[in-house]
Amino acid sequence: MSVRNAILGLLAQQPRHGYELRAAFEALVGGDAVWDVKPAQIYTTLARLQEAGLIEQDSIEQDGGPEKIIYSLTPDGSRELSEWFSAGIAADHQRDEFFVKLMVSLYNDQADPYQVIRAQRKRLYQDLHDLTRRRNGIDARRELAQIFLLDKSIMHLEADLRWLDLLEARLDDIRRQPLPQPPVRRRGRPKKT
Amino acid sequence: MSVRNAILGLLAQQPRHGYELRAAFEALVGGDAVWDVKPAQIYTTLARLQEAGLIEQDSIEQDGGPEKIIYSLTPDGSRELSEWFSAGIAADHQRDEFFVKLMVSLYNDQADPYQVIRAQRKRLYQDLHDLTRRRNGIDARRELAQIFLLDKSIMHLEADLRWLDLLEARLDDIRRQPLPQPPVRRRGRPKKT
DNA sequence: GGTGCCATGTAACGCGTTACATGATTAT
DNA sequence: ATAATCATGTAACGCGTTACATGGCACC
Repeated sequence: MSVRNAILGLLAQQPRHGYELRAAFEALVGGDAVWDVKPAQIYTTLARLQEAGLIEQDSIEQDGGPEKIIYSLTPDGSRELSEWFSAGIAADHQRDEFFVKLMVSLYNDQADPYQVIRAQRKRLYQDLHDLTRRRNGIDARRELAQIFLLDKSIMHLEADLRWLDLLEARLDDIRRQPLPQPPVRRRGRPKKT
Repeated sequence: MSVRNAILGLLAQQPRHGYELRAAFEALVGGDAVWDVKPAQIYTTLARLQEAGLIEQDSIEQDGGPEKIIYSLTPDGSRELSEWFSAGIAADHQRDEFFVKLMVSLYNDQADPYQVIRAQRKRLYQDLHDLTRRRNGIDARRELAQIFLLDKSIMHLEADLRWLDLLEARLDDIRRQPLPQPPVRRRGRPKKT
């Protein structure tokens, strides 16, 4: 939903056309190195927003070059934007690929969970090192977006590293007794066997 | 890619059919309350994996009930699984919806970034409270997956809360001087205006 | 006979991706 | 010329979602 809502926000500033929205979005998040939005996403999203009645085609400019289809917010779009601003955003725990990998490795003799954890730790340390170096080379006053993102990434990497340590400790604890089979939960009345 | 790779891992344990895979996956990650995989995803993913040659239809069982299409790993699938185990997984920074919201709110007079931060902090505190309560009510030896996930979520929530504090500090710092316009980076040779 | 599992899917959509296509303008 | 930007899209796919559909069997 990020791009969709960001487009609403950018159109609230002023009406714009697709190409301009793309540039504005990338400027907002810190450049195309940080977040390279593909034109396809911009234009398909614009089509969906228009379909939903949140934006409308305002006018078509043509100053020598190709046509520019200018979009602007509708009242419905403005309402949607306000709701977005006032609501908190749910952190997406759960859908974590490393977690899935770890669980799969626990019940798979092809894999060693400790090895899986070590591989992940190694990668996280590399990432942490890269990010820290990058943050130190940035002017905090001019590259706002990038600093914000780097702050966040670094804090999350540190949290992940602490989590890996905790995981190992919990595994050590549990490995002294046999690994429990994951209980298959039934949804309703069990069938008699 | 989580579900896709988990299916490979589960089929490495033993050949299974779609319905069984769904149950096994949910058991692995801690139950359907944690991660409710829709049948549609299982079956479409199986079709794609078969198309890619990573799994194959093994046999069709029928013990009184409906047909069960049993899938098993191919050598290619086994290779893919091994690679998955040995590679680290990139943390997905950047595509963060709250970050986008914050940046949009900075350049939007309809919204107050401090308000946006406060709304987010409130939500994160609620989530943290809920998760902590849930973790305390779980037997760490029997509900492995849930404990792992709760640990991770809690650590990330704490990291997010610290990030929000840092954000406010950085904003205070910068607000003493006018907000810089986000620089629109050109990709190549600029057009002469 | 109803509820709910067991087991299989299809259809359509949202968000995001890569790849492709078109045509004009501008700088070297 | 040619490269690169300006500006618009389409097609097809991956992952994930909701909604719908079909049937048999078990339990009360």
